[in-house]
Amino acid sequence: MAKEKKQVEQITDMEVDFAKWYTDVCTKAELIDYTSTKGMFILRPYGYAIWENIQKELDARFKETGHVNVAMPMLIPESLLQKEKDHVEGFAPECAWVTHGGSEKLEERLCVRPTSETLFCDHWSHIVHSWRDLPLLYNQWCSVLRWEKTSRPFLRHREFLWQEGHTLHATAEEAIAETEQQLETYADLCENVLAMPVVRGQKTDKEKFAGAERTYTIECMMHDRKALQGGTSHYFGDGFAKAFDISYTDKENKLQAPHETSWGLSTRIIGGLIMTHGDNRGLVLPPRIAPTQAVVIPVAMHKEGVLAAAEGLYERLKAAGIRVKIDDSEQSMGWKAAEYEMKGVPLRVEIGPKDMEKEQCCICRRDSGEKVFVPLAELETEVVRLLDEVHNGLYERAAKNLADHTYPAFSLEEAKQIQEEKGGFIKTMWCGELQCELDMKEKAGMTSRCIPFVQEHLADTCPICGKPAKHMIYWGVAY
RNA sequence: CGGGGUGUGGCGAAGCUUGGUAUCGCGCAUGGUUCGGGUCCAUGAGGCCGCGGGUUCGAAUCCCGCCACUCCGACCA
Repeated sequence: MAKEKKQVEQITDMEVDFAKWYTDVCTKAELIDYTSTKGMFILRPYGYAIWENIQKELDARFKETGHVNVAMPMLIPESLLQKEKDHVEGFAPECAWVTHGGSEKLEERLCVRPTSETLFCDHWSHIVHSWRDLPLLYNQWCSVLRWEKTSRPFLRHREFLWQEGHTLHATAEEAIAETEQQLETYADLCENVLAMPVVRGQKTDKEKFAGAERTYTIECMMHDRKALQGGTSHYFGDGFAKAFDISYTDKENKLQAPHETSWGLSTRIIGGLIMTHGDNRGLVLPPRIAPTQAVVIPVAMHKEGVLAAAEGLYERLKAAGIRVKIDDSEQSMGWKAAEYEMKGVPLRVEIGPKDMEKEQCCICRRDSGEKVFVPLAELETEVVRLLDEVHNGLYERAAKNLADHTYPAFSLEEAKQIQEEKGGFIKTMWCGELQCELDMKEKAGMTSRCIPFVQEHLADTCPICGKPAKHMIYWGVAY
């Protein structure tokens, strides 16, 4: 099967080398390119189009819930960054600094934003006076810079695109509700748009965001059973407000400190998408985010009428609101088939002379490889139906991977053994002590992923120290 | 940041041990051919051999330094 071999030799099999497979997909599906600066990546048009679709979905959801977009500066004066102690300690090691303007040294150096809490707080300290000013529900789409030591396409860039929401509320209850609502928005995006099942939960104190009182997370499981944090949402209490002198006068004319949240989701989720759905033929894109949902390919294009028939299908699908492309290039049928498989296009719509006689076309699904013949009269309805089926199929497959590789464990040794032999999420009870997290990291190589919202009672005691258990917790090896 | 690997036209590689300015496949361009799963043939274009320094009459090749990518750790939402 020389031809069969040739189709897959461009991409390393994931069973052979998952990391190589991943970078092969990123570069060969034309999502990303490397640059001459370490850790800085180019999102090529096809990769950026995925981000644009994620933006579109998320932005609509944010606006539905009353959020507005703003644009903050890229540079943060050092003095501003240092106002909140925990925050600066968390981020200082990975800040990049602007020290010169032109040839002149700056009076105070400026940090290229690693995140913008301090900028929002400084701004709010100027504009917030009354309870009538609250809540403030802000979001910005931007890039941030963190001087990471190691980098990988999508998963860890030094500069990456994201959105960061920042909100300010009169009460703790309201702020916490906001934090939970936004986490649910991320979960909705993952499950209903990206076809990625998630585990919703809370981070331990060790793993929470620098300066946060609470951090919520959605945790995803990749095809290699490693964990990826898909999005996070933080409740800050009034710590930042106090550090930055944000206060408002309440209805009783008393001065109060407002409560703050922030939440973010980045292009990292695209890495998650790739590692959740991809296969040995390349990228597999969930239909609701795919830049191209269907590609029309004329077969035996030189034959009379074929091209016109294909163009007809293209126009009909376009009119039906499908993101559709037609490939009338001179490449052979086999080349085109392999190409669009590698690029993860959910449906391939083929039409040739034999189909034309029978008034049908052939539709091939990327997720399963299954081919169906569809009467031309039913084109639009079938494409819409198949796109939904592909979404559901991808979700179910990923959900099965998550369910099949989440294991309870009742001792550190057992947890370690399961992780080494099978990978995935290990769930255990936990006493709540940092020391047990450190032990798990040292002895089993795992970090806590989250304390899931949906709890189970597996035992009465922490399997690491034997003290009474407070929660069930998920462990894993994370990206 | 520590340890390993890699760096040669766009991509993948050979050449390096035993120095003499470069080879192959894919891709690309043109023409023809083929077209229901990566057609075939011909002709052609394209390379400061990662960067900098050293040794030498002469360096892709030997020596030193640096950079990038990559894997494993540490670190990191």
